[in-house]
Amino acid sequence: MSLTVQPSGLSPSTEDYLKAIYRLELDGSPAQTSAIAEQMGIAPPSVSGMLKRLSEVGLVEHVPYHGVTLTRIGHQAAVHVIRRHRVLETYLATKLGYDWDSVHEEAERLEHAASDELIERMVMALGNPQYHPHGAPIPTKEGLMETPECVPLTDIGVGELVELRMVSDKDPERLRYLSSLELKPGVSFEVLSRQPFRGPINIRFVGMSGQEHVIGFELARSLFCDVLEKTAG
Amino acid sequence: MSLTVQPSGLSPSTEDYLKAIYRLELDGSPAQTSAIAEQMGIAPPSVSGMLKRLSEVGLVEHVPYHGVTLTRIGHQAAVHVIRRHRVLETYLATKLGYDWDSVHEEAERLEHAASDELIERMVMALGNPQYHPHGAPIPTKEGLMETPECVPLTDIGVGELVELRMVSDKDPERLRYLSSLELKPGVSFEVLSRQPFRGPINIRFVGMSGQEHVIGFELARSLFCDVLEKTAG
DNA sequence: GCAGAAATTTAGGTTAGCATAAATTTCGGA
DNA sequence: TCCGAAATTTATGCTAACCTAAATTTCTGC
Repeated sequence: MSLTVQPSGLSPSTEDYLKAIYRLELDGSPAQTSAIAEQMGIAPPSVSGMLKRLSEVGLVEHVPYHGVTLTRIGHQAAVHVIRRHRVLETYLATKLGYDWDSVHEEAERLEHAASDELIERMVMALGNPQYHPHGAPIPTKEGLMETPECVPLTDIGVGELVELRMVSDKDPERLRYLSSLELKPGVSFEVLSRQPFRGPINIRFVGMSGQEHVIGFELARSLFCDVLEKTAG
Repeated sequence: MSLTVQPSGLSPSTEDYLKAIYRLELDGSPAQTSAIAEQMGIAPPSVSGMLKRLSEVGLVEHVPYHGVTLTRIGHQAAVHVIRRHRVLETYLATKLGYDWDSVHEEAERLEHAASDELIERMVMALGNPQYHPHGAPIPTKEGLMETPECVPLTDIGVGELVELRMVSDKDPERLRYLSSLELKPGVSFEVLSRQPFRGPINIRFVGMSGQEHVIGFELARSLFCDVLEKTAG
Protein backbone atom coordinates (compact mmCIF):
# COMPACT_ATOMS: atom_id res chain seq x y z
CA MET A 1 0.00 0.00 0.00
CA SER A 2 2.31 2.75 1.14
CA LEU A 3 6.06 2.67 0.98
CA THR A 4 6.55 4.59 4.25
CA VAL A 5 9.81 5.75 2.68
CA GLN A 6 10.30 9.48 2.44
CA PRO A 7 10.85 11.03 -0.98
CA SER A 8 14.27 12.25 0.14
CA GLY A 9 15.40 8.90 1.52
CA LEU A 10 15.87 10.61 4.88
CA SER A 11 13.49 10.29 7.80
CA PRO A 12 11.37 13.29 8.78
CA SER A 13 13.29 13.49 12.00
CA THR A 14 16.62 13.53 10.18
CA GLU A 15 15.39 16.30 7.90
CA ASP A 16 14.36 18.35 10.92
CA TYR A 17 17.77 17.92 12.52
CA LEU A 18 19.52 19.05 9.35
CA LYS A 19 17.34 22.14 9.15
CA ALA A 20 17.98 23.01 12.77
CA ILE A 21 21.74 22.55 12.43
CA TYR A 22 21.74 24.58 9.23
CA ARG A 23 20.06 27.51 10.93
CA LEU A 24 22.31 27.39 13.98
CA GLU A 25 25.40 27.25 11.82
CA LEU A 26 24.40 30.49 10.08
CA ASP A 27 26.07 32.60 12.75
CA GLY A 28 29.43 31.06 11.97
CA SER A 29 30.08 28.62 14.78
CA PRO A 30 29.21 24.91 15.02
CA ALA A 31 25.73 24.04 16.31
CA GLN A 32 25.63 23.15 20.01
CA THR A 33 23.74 20.12 21.28
CA SER A 34 21.63 22.12 23.69
CA ALA A 35 20.74 24.70 21.04
CA ILE A 36 19.52 21.97 18.71
CA ALA A 37 17.55 20.42 21.56
CA GLU A 38 15.95 23.73 22.40
CA GLN A 39 15.02 24.50 18.79
CA MET A 40 13.46 21.09 18.30
CA GLY A 41 11.79 20.87 21.67
CA ILE A 42 13.48 17.62 22.68
CA ALA A 43 15.92 16.61 25.41
CA PRO A 44 19.69 17.07 24.91
CA PRO A 45 20.52 13.36 25.32
CA SER A 46 18.17 12.58 22.43
CA VAL A 47 20.15 15.00 20.33
CA SER A 48 23.45 13.44 21.34
CA GLY A 49 22.19 10.07 20.20
CA MET A 50 20.94 11.39 16.88
CA LEU A 51 24.14 13.32 16.19
CA LYS A 52 26.05 10.08 16.54
CA ARG A 53 23.82 8.43 13.94
CA LEU A 54 23.94 11.43 11.63
CA SER A 55 27.72 11.49 11.73
CA GLU A 56 27.86 7.73 11.09
CA VAL A 57 25.96 8.22 7.85
CA GLY A 58 28.13 11.18 6.93
CA LEU A 59 25.60 13.99 7.15
CA VAL A 60 27.39 15.88 9.91
CA GLU A 61 30.84 16.25 11.40
CA HIS A 62 30.56 15.79 15.14
CA VAL A 63 33.34 16.74 17.53
CA PRO A 64 32.11 15.42 20.88
CA TYR A 65 31.51 18.15 23.43
CA HIS A 66 32.18 20.81 20.79
CA GLY A 67 29.20 20.82 18.46
CA VAL A 68 28.40 19.73 14.92
CA THR A 69 28.75 21.09 11.44
CA LEU A 70 27.04 19.85 8.31
CA THR A 71 29.14 17.94 5.79
CA ARG A 72 28.87 18.86 2.14
CA ILE A 73 26.11 16.33 1.55
CA GLY A 74 24.43 17.23 4.84
CA HIS A 75 24.41 20.87 3.77
CA GLN A 76 23.00 19.92 0.40
CA ALA A 77 20.24 17.89 2.01
CA ALA A 78 19.40 20.72 4.41
CA VAL A 79 19.14 23.29 1.63
CA HIS A 80 16.97 20.84 -0.27
CA VAL A 81 14.53 20.59 2.62
CA ILE A 82 14.53 24.36 2.98
CA ARG A 83 13.68 24.69 -0.70
CA ARG A 84 10.76 22.33 -0.25
CA HIS A 85 9.62 24.21 2.81
CA ARG A 86 9.76 27.65 1.20
CA VAL A 87 8.15 26.54 -2.04
CA LEU A 88 5.33 24.96 -0.07
CA GLU A 89 4.83 28.09 2.01
CA THR A 90 4.76 30.24 -1.09
CA TYR A 91 2.31 27.93 -2.83
CA LEU A 92 -0.02 27.69 0.14
CA ALA A 93 -0.09 31.45 0.56
CA THR A 94 -0.34 32.31 -3.13
CA LYS A 95 -2.54 29.59 -4.56
CA LEU A 96 -4.61 28.41 -1.64
CA GLY A 97 -5.27 31.63 0.20
CA TYR A 98 -3.44 30.80 3.39
CA ASP A 99 -2.66 33.70 5.68
CA TRP A 100 0.84 34.95 5.87
CA ASP A 101 1.15 33.60 9.39
CA SER A 102 -0.39 30.16 9.08
CA VAL A 103 1.62 28.57 6.29
CA HIS A 104 4.56 27.53 8.41
CA GLU A 105 2.96 24.73 10.39
CA GLU A 106 1.38 23.17 7.31
CA ALA A 107 4.61 23.34 5.33
CA GLU A 108 6.50 21.85 8.25
CA ARG A 109 4.57 18.61 7.81
CA LEU A 110 4.25 18.57 4.04
CA GLU A 111 7.95 19.15 3.44
CA HIS A 112 8.65 15.59 4.56
CA ALA A 113 6.00 14.03 2.33
CA ALA A 114 6.24 16.07 -0.84
CA SER A 115 8.23 14.60 -3.70
CA ASP A 116 10.62 16.64 -5.78
CA GLU A 117 8.19 16.34 -8.65
CA LEU A 118 5.44 17.98 -6.63
CA ILE A 119 7.73 20.80 -5.56
CA GLU A 120 8.86 21.46 -9.12
CA ARG A 121 5.26 21.46 -10.32
CA MET A 122 4.43 24.03 -7.66
CA VAL A 123 7.43 26.11 -8.72
CA MET A 124 6.14 26.04 -12.30
CA ALA A 125 2.63 27.00 -11.23
CA LEU A 126 4.10 29.92 -9.29
CA GLY A 127 6.29 31.09 -12.18
CA ASN A 128 9.62 30.31 -10.59
CA PRO A 129 9.48 32.62 -7.59
CA GLN A 130 12.75 33.86 -6.05
CA TYR A 131 11.42 34.79 -2.64
CA HIS A 132 8.83 33.37 -0.36
CA PRO A 133 6.13 35.50 1.25
CA HIS A 134 8.25 36.45 4.24
CA GLY A 135 10.97 37.65 1.96
CA ALA A 136 13.39 34.74 2.46
CA PRO A 137 15.16 33.56 -0.70
CA ILE A 138 14.13 30.20 -2.15
CA PRO A 139 17.16 28.01 -2.89
CA THR A 140 17.41 26.80 -6.48
CA LYS A 141 16.92 23.19 -7.47
CA GLU A 142 20.72 22.98 -7.62
CA GLY A 143 21.00 24.04 -4.01
CA LEU A 144 22.12 27.61 -4.56
CA MET A 145 20.67 30.21 -2.26
CA GLU A 146 21.16 33.89 -2.60
CA THR A 147 22.59 35.15 0.65
CA PRO A 148 20.78 38.40 1.22
CA GLU A 149 22.97 41.22 2.46
CA CYS A 150 20.30 42.46 4.80
CA VAL A 151 20.90 43.01 8.48
CA PRO A 152 18.60 42.87 11.49
CA LEU A 153 16.85 46.09 12.43
CA THR A 154 18.83 45.98 15.65
CA ASP A 155 21.97 46.80 13.65
CA ILE A 156 20.54 49.86 11.93
CA GLY A 157 21.62 53.29 13.12
CA VAL A 158 19.38 56.28 13.83
CA GLY A 159 18.56 58.27 10.70
CA GLU A 160 19.16 55.44 8.27
CA LEU A 161 16.60 54.65 5.61
CA VAL A 162 15.91 50.94 5.00
CA GLU A 163 13.68 48.57 3.12
CA LEU A 164 12.25 45.58 4.96
CA ARG A 165 13.37 42.48 3.11
CA MET A 166 12.66 39.47 5.25
CA VAL A 167 10.81 38.47 8.38
CA SER A 168 11.65 35.35 10.33
CA ASP A 169 8.73 33.01 10.29
CA LYS A 170 8.56 30.80 13.37
CA ASP A 171 5.89 32.49 15.42
CA PRO A 172 2.41 33.02 13.92
CA GLU A 173 1.45 35.48 16.65
CA ARG A 174 4.44 37.61 15.88
CA LEU A 175 3.66 37.50 12.18
CA ARG A 176 0.06 38.50 12.76
CA TYR A 177 1.24 41.45 14.81
CA LEU A 178 3.72 42.55 12.15
CA SER A 179 1.03 42.21 9.54
CA SER A 180 -1.30 44.43 11.53
CA LEU A 181 1.42 47.10 11.53
CA GLU A 182 1.86 46.72 7.75
CA LEU A 183 5.42 45.60 8.40
CA LYS A 184 5.72 43.30 5.39
CA PRO A 185 8.66 42.70 3.05
CA GLY A 186 8.99 45.58 0.60
CA VAL A 187 8.02 48.47 2.84
CA SER A 188 10.55 51.22 3.57
CA PHE A 189 11.05 53.15 6.77
CA GLU A 190 13.47 55.36 8.61
CA VAL A 191 14.88 54.73 12.08
CA LEU A 192 13.95 57.77 14.14
CA SER A 193 15.47 56.84 17.46
CA ARG A 194 16.74 53.96 19.53
CA GLN A 195 16.72 53.42 23.27
CA PRO A 196 19.87 51.98 24.85
CA PHE A 197 20.16 48.65 26.71
CA ARG A 198 18.25 46.63 24.11
CA GLY A 199 15.44 49.09 24.28
CA PRO A 200 12.72 49.77 21.70
CA ILE A 201 13.33 51.30 18.29
CA ASN A 202 11.27 54.09 16.78
CA ILE A 203 10.54 54.00 13.06
CA ARG A 204 8.56 56.00 10.51
CA PHE A 205 7.23 54.66 7.23
CA VAL A 206 8.34 56.31 4.03
CA GLY A 207 5.57 57.38 1.66
CA MET A 208 1.82 57.67 1.99
CA SER A 209 1.20 56.65 5.55
CA GLY A 210 4.26 58.16 7.21
CA GLN A 211 3.10 56.30 10.26
CA GLU A 212 5.38 55.83 13.26
CA HIS A 213 5.83 52.66 15.29
CA VAL A 214 7.80 51.55 18.30
CA ILE A 215 9.37 48.12 17.91
CA GLY A 216 10.68 46.11 20.85
CA PHE A 217 14.27 44.91 20.66
CA GLU A 218 13.32 41.23 20.55
CA LEU A 219 10.95 41.74 17.65
CA ALA A 220 13.44 43.98 15.83
CA ARG A 221 15.88 41.09 15.78
CA SER A 222 13.59 39.17 13.43
CA LEU A 223 13.23 42.02 10.94
CA PHE A 224 15.93 41.97 8.26
CA CYS A 225 16.50 45.10 6.24
CA ASP A 226 18.38 46.45 3.24
CA VAL A 227 20.02 49.79 3.90
CA LEU A 228 18.84 52.30 1.27
CA GLU A 229 20.52 55.45 2.55
CA LYS A 230 23.19 55.88 5.16
CA THR A 231 23.37 59.01 7.19
CA ALA A 232 26.38 61.20 6.70
CA GLY A 233 27.50 61.24 10.33
CA MET B 1 10.35 22.67 15.48
CA SER B 2 7.92 20.08 14.16
CA LEU B 3 5.20 18.44 16.17
CA THR B 4 5.60 15.00 14.56
CA VAL B 5 1.93 14.58 15.39
CA GLN B 6 -0.34 13.81 12.46
CA PRO B 7 -3.21 16.17 11.75
CA SER B 8 -5.67 13.34 12.39
CA GLY B 9 -4.13 12.27 15.67
CA LEU B 10 -3.60 8.81 14.16
CA SER B 11 -0.26 7.51 12.96
CA PRO B 12 0.32 7.13 9.21
CA SER B 13 0.48 3.40 9.73
CA THR B 14 -2.84 3.36 11.55
CA GLU B 15 -4.45 5.36 8.77
CA ASP B 16 -3.14 2.88 6.23
CA TYR B 17 -4.56 -0.05 8.19
CA LEU B 18 -7.95 1.62 8.40
CA LYS B 19 -7.99 2.23 4.66
CA ALA B 20 -7.02 -1.35 3.90
CA ILE B 21 -9.64 -2.76 6.25
CA TYR B 22 -12.26 -0.44 4.81
CA ARG B 23 -11.58 -1.65 1.30
CA LEU B 24 -11.58 -5.30 2.26
CA GLU B 25 -14.82 -4.89 4.16
CA LEU B 26 -16.53 -3.54 1.04
CA ASP B 27 -17.39 -7.03 -0.16
CA GLY B 28 -19.45 -7.68 2.94
CA SER B 29 -17.32 -9.93 5.11
CA PRO B 30 -14.78 -9.00 7.81
CA ALA B 31 -11.24 -8.30 6.65
CA GLN B 32 -8.85 -11.23 7.01
CA THR B 33 -5.40 -10.82 8.54
CA SER B 34 -3.63 -12.25 5.51
CA ALA B 35 -5.58 -10.06 3.09
CA ILE B 36 -4.59 -6.96 5.03
CA ALA B 37 -1.00 -8.14 5.09
CA GLU B 38 -1.00 -8.73 1.36
CA GLN B 39 -2.55 -5.34 0.56
CA MET B 40 -0.06 -3.52 2.72
CA GLY B 41 2.95 -5.57 1.75
CA ILE B 42 3.81 -6.61 5.29
CA ALA B 43 3.94 -9.95 7.13
CA PRO B 44 0.79 -11.41 8.73
CA PRO B 45 2.19 -11.43 12.27
CA SER B 46 2.78 -7.70 12.02
CA VAL B 47 -0.88 -7.31 11.15
CA SER B 48 -1.96 -9.46 14.09
CA GLY B 49 -0.02 -7.22 16.42
CA MET B 50 -1.45 -4.04 14.99
CA LEU B 51 -5.03 -5.36 15.03
CA LYS B 52 -4.66 -5.94 18.73
CA ARG B 53 -3.58 -2.34 19.26
CA LEU B 54 -6.29 -0.98 16.96
CA SER B 55 -8.96 -2.90 18.82
CA GLU B 56 -7.59 -1.71 22.16
CA VAL B 57 -8.12 1.91 21.08
CA GLY B 58 -11.56 1.09 19.73
CA LEU B 59 -11.00 1.56 16.02
CA VAL B 60 -11.76 -2.03 15.06
CA GLU B 61 -13.65 -5.05 16.35
CA HIS B 62 -11.32 -8.02 16.26
CA VAL B 63 -12.55 -11.58 16.62
CA PRO B 64 -9.33 -13.60 16.84
CA TYR B 65 -8.91 -16.04 13.97
CA HIS B 66 -11.99 -14.60 12.25
CA GLY B 67 -11.02 -11.17 10.99
CA VAL B 68 -11.77 -7.55 11.82
CA THR B 69 -14.46 -4.99 11.16
CA LEU B 70 -14.25 -1.24 11.64
CA THR B 71 -16.13 0.26 14.57
CA ARG B 72 -18.23 3.33 13.99
CA ILE B 73 -15.35 5.64 14.79
CA GLY B 74 -12.91 3.47 12.86
CA HIS B 75 -15.17 3.69 9.83
CA GLN B 76 -15.44 7.44 10.23
CA ALA B 77 -11.67 7.77 10.41
CA ALA B 78 -11.20 5.56 7.34
CA VAL B 79 -13.65 7.57 5.25
CA HIS B 80 -11.93 10.71 6.41
CA VAL B 81 -8.57 9.44 5.14
CA ILE B 82 -10.19 8.40 1.87
CA ARG B 83 -11.62 11.87 1.46
CA ARG B 84 -8.18 13.36 1.98
CA HIS B 85 -6.69 10.92 -0.50
CA ARG B 86 -9.25 11.54 -3.22
CA VAL B 87 -9.25 15.29 -2.83
CA LEU B 88 -5.47 15.27 -3.07
CA GLU B 89 -5.55 13.11 -6.20
CA THR B 90 -8.11 15.36 -7.80
CA TYR B 91 -6.15 18.47 -6.92
CA LEU B 92 -2.84 17.10 -8.17
CA ALA B 93 -4.38 16.01 -11.46
CA THR B 94 -6.50 19.12 -12.00
CA LYS B 95 -4.35 21.93 -10.69
CA LEU B 96 -0.82 20.67 -10.99
CA GLY B 97 -0.95 18.76 -14.23
CA TYR B 98 -0.21 15.32 -12.85
CA ASP B 99 -0.96 12.40 -15.12
CA TRP B 100 -3.94 10.28 -14.43
CA ASP B 101 -1.70 7.42 -13.37
CA SER B 102 0.87 9.15 -11.18
CA VAL B 103 -1.28 10.89 -8.60
CA HIS B 104 -1.79 7.88 -6.38
CA GLU B 105 1.70 7.53 -4.97
CA GLU B 106 2.00 11.22 -4.20
CA ALA B 107 -1.41 11.33 -2.53
CA GLU B 108 -0.56 8.24 -0.52
CA ARG B 109 2.14 10.17 1.30
CA LEU B 110 0.45 13.56 1.47
CA GLU B 111 -2.78 12.20 2.93
CA HIS B 112 -1.00 11.61 6.23
CA ALA B 113 0.51 15.07 6.40
CA ALA B 114 -2.27 17.28 5.05
CA SER B 115 -4.44 19.08 7.56
CA ASP B 116 -8.19 19.29 7.22
CA GLU B 117 -7.79 22.97 6.49
CA LEU B 118 -5.58 22.23 3.51
CA ILE B 119 -8.01 19.66 2.18
CA GLU B 120 -10.95 22.03 2.49
CA ARG B 121 -9.01 24.77 0.74
CA MET B 122 -8.28 22.38 -2.10
CA VAL B 123 -11.95 21.44 -2.25
CA MET B 124 -12.84 25.11 -2.56
CA ALA B 125 -10.23 25.69 -5.25
CA LEU B 126 -11.68 22.74 -7.16
CA GLY B 127 -15.28 23.93 -6.82
CA ASN B 128 -16.47 21.14 -4.56
CA PRO B 129 -15.93 18.15 -6.87
CA GLN B 130 -18.05 15.04 -6.40
CA TYR B 131 -15.79 12.55 -8.16
CA HIS B 132 -12.09 12.15 -8.45
CA PRO B 133 -10.32 11.61 -11.79
CA HIS B 134 -10.74 7.85 -11.74
CA GLY B 135 -14.45 8.23 -11.22
CA ALA B 136 -14.55 7.28 -7.54
CA PRO B 137 -16.88 9.38 -5.38
CA ILE B 138 -15.30 11.79 -2.89
CA PRO B 139 -16.81 11.42 0.58
CA THR B 140 -18.24 14.63 2.05
CA LYS B 141 -16.69 16.42 4.99
CA GLU B 142 -19.37 14.81 7.12
CA GLY B 143 -18.24 11.36 6.06
CA LEU B 144 -21.02 10.58 3.62
CA MET B 145 -20.03 8.77 0.45
CA GLU B 146 -22.30 8.07 -2.44
CA THR B 147 -22.21 4.35 -3.04
CA PRO B 148 -22.14 4.02 -6.79
CA GLU B 149 -24.38 1.34 -8.20
CA CYS B 150 -21.86 0.33 -10.77
CA VAL B 151 -20.64 -3.21 -11.20
CA PRO B 152 -17.37 -4.65 -12.46
CA LEU B 153 -17.15 -5.31 -16.17
CA THR B 154 -16.84 -8.99 -15.31
CA ASP B 155 -20.50 -8.93 -14.27
CA ILE B 156 -21.80 -7.44 -17.51
CA GLY B 157 -23.57 -9.73 -19.98
CA VAL B 158 -23.00 -9.88 -23.72
CA GLY B 159 -24.93 -7.27 -25.64
CA GLU B 160 -25.32 -4.87 -22.75
CA LEU B 161 -24.48 -1.20 -23.18
CA VAL B 162 -22.58 0.43 -20.33
CA GLU B 163 -20.86 3.61 -19.30
CA LEU B 164 -17.49 3.35 -17.58
CA ARG B 165 -17.81 5.06 -14.23
CA MET B 166 -14.78 4.24 -12.18
CA VAL B 167 -11.39 2.65 -12.50
CA SER B 168 -9.51 1.27 -9.53
CA ASP B 169 -6.34 3.18 -9.03
CA LYS B 170 -3.59 1.10 -7.47
CA ASP B 171 -1.40 0.26 -10.42
CA PRO B 172 0.06 3.09 -12.54
CA GLU B 173 1.01 0.69 -15.35
CA ARG B 174 -2.54 -0.54 -15.56
CA LEU B 175 -3.82 3.02 -15.61
CA ARG B 176 -1.42 4.03 -18.34
CA TYR B 177 -2.58 1.09 -20.42
CA LEU B 178 -6.25 1.93 -19.90
CA SER B 179 -5.52 5.51 -20.76
CA SER B 180 -3.86 4.46 -24.02
CA LEU B 181 -7.07 2.60 -24.91
CA GLU B 182 -9.14 5.70 -24.08
CA LEU B 183 -10.82 3.69 -21.34
CA LYS B 184 -11.51 6.59 -18.99
CA PRO B 185 -14.54 7.32 -16.81
CA GLY B 186 -17.39 8.65 -18.93
CA VAL B 187 -16.91 6.59 -22.07
CA SER B 188 -19.62 4.15 -23.20
CA PHE B 189 -19.22 0.78 -24.82
CA GLU B 190 -21.02 -2.42 -25.61
CA VAL B 191 -19.95 -5.92 -24.58
CA LEU B 192 -19.63 -7.90 -27.80
CA SER B 193 -18.56 -11.27 -26.44
CA ARG B 194 -17.06 -13.02 -23.45
CA GLN B 195 -14.85 -16.06 -23.23
CA PRO B 196 -15.61 -18.62 -20.51
CA PHE B 197 -13.27 -19.61 -17.64
CA ARG B 198 -12.30 -16.05 -16.71
CA GLY B 199 -11.39 -15.40 -20.28
CA PRO B 200 -11.10 -12.05 -22.07
CA ILE B 201 -14.03 -9.74 -22.84
CA ASN B 202 -14.62 -8.07 -26.20
CA ILE B 203 -15.99 -4.52 -26.23
CA ARG B 204 -16.83 -1.84 -28.79
CA PHE B 205 -16.94 1.89 -28.08
CA VAL B 206 -20.17 3.72 -28.72
CA GLY B 207 -19.88 6.84 -30.84
CA MET B 208 -17.17 8.30 -33.00
CA SER B 209 -14.42 5.76 -32.76
CA GLY B 210 -16.44 2.58 -32.65
CA GLN B 211 -13.18 0.91 -31.83
CA GLU B 212 -13.03 -2.64 -30.48
CA HIS B 213 -10.83 -3.91 -27.66
CA VAL B 214 -10.15 -7.17 -25.89
CA ILE B 215 -9.90 -6.84 -22.14
CA GLY B 216 -8.38 -9.55 -19.92
CA PHE B 217 -10.50 -10.83 -17.04
CA GLU B 218 -8.14 -9.51 -14.38
CA LEU B 219 -8.18 -6.02 -15.85
CA ALA B 220 -11.96 -6.15 -16.38
CA ARG B 221 -12.38 -6.64 -12.64
CA SER B 222 -11.05 -3.13 -12.02
CA LEU B 223 -13.43 -1.45 -14.48
CA PHE B 224 -16.71 -0.43 -12.86
CA CYS B 225 -19.64 0.34 -15.11
CA ASP B 226 -23.16 1.73 -15.08
CA VAL B 227 -25.56 -0.33 -17.15
CA LEU B 228 -27.26 1.92 -19.74
CA GLU B 229 -29.27 -0.65 -21.65
CA LYS B 230 -30.00 -4.24 -20.80
CA THR B 231 -30.56 -6.76 -23.56
CA ALA B 232 -33.99 -8.25 -23.84
CA GLY B 233 -32.78 -11.84 -23.58
C1' DG C 1 -15.01 -37.22 12.44
C1' DC C 2 -10.40 -36.71 11.85
C1' DA C 3 -5.78 -35.70 9.65
C1' DG C 4 -3.22 -32.47 7.41
C1' DA C 5 -3.12 -27.93 5.25
C1' DA C 6 -3.89 -23.14 5.78
C1' DA C 7 -4.55 -19.21 8.44
C1' DT C 8 -3.60 -16.89 12.54
C1' DT C 9 -1.53 -15.76 16.78
C1' DT C 10 2.25 -15.88 20.16
C1' DA C 11 7.07 -15.59 21.26
C1' DG C 12 11.14 -13.33 20.76
C1' DG C 13 14.07 -9.98 18.27
C1' DT C 14 15.27 -5.44 15.66
C1' DT C 15 15.49 -0.37 14.76
C1' DA C 16 14.41 4.60 15.14
C1' DG C 17 13.57 8.02 18.09
C1' DC C 18 12.38 9.68 22.17
C1' DA C 19 12.95 9.96 27.72
C1' DT C 20 15.45 10.30 32.59
C1' DA C 21 19.33 9.74 35.65
C1' DA C 22 24.16 9.35 36.23
C1' DA C 23 28.83 10.05 34.65
C1' DT C 24 31.98 12.86 32.19
C1' DT C 25 34.10 16.80 30.05
C1' DT C 26 34.73 21.68 29.39
C1' DC C 27 35.01 26.27 30.94
C1' DG C 28 34.94 30.45 33.82
C1' DG C 29 36.37 32.74 37.91
C1' DA C 30 38.99 33.45 42.08
C1' DT D 1 45.77 26.53 38.79
C1' DC D 2 42.09 24.47 40.51
C1' DC D 3 37.08 24.03 41.74
C1' DG D 4 32.36 24.12 40.78
C1' DA D 5 28.79 25.06 37.34
C1' DA D 6 27.21 24.11 32.83
C1' DA D 7 27.16 21.39 28.87
C1' DT D 8 27.45 16.99 27.00
C1' DT D 9 27.60 12.17 26.71
C1' DT D 10 26.68 7.47 28.41
C1' DA D 11 23.67 4.18 30.48
C1' DT D 12 19.29 2.46 30.55
C1' DG D 13 14.52 2.08 29.33
C1' DC D 14 10.27 2.95 26.63
C1' DT D 15 6.99 2.63 22.46
C1' DA D 16 5.61 1.90 17.65
C1' DA D 17 6.04 -0.92 14.00
C1' DC D 18 8.20 -4.11 11.68
C1' DC D 19 10.51 -9.11 11.23
C1' DT D 20 11.08 -14.66 11.56
C1' DA D 21 10.15 -18.98 13.79
C1' DA D 22 7.13 -21.70 16.51
C1' DA D 23 2.67 -22.74 18.42
C1' DT D 24 -2.16 -22.67 17.89
C1' DT D 25 -6.67 -22.65 15.79
C1' DT D 26 -9.73 -23.27 11.90
C1' DC D 27 -10.99 -25.31 7.73
C1' DT D 28 -11.17 -28.99 4.10
C1' DG D 29 -11.29 -33.44 2.06
C1' DC D 30 -12.04 -38.00 2.56
